Amino acid sequence: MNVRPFPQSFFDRPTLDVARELLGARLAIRDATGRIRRQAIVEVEAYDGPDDLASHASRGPTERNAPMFGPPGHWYVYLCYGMHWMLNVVTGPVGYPAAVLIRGLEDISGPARLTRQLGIDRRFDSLVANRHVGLWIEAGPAVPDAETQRLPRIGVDYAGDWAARPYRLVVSSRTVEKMGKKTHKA
DNA sequence: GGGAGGATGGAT
DNA sequence: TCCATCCTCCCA
Repeated sequence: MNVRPFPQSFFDRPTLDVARELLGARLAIRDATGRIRRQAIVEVEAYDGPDDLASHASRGPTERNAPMFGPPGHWYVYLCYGMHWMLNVVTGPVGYPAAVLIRGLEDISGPARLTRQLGIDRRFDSLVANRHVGLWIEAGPAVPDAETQRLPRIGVDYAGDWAARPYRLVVSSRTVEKMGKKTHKA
């Protein structure tokens, strides 16, 4: 296969730009037997900078959110509600806290379900997204704007004006269905 | 050392 | 609508 993982430079750009291009890209994970599983990303959320009140980074750096302040193209994985692992990829330059939360794959809806199904947890936190660590992102067929929607983020009602910003990007359900068909036929 | 709240999901 | 379940952060 001629598809290579996105390089770190791909993630060293404005968070919303990266988020948009992650729609249709492939999340790839290699299990213990060496088998690689690839699935299209269909839902993401952008968390952008120190002023974003919905972001963990809005109250400054802590031990937990340190990866958000680090280099782009690294994973930020944290536990939510004491039981759910959330998978984010860091964007933008060192010192600028931003990341994209991966919320859904073509046949797994929900950020907690996808990490559970793929066995993603704290082990990946702060690691770079590449083949060496066994979890990375590859390019996929581009998704046209007409097949996407921009919506408010989930569960951030406390974030004031930031709660309403359309930082949640999704592939329309019709297009996701088509992706599923392709996968099952293949 | 304690307590409040949280980037959820599944059952009721 | 409720609740499982626990980490993180802030305050004392």
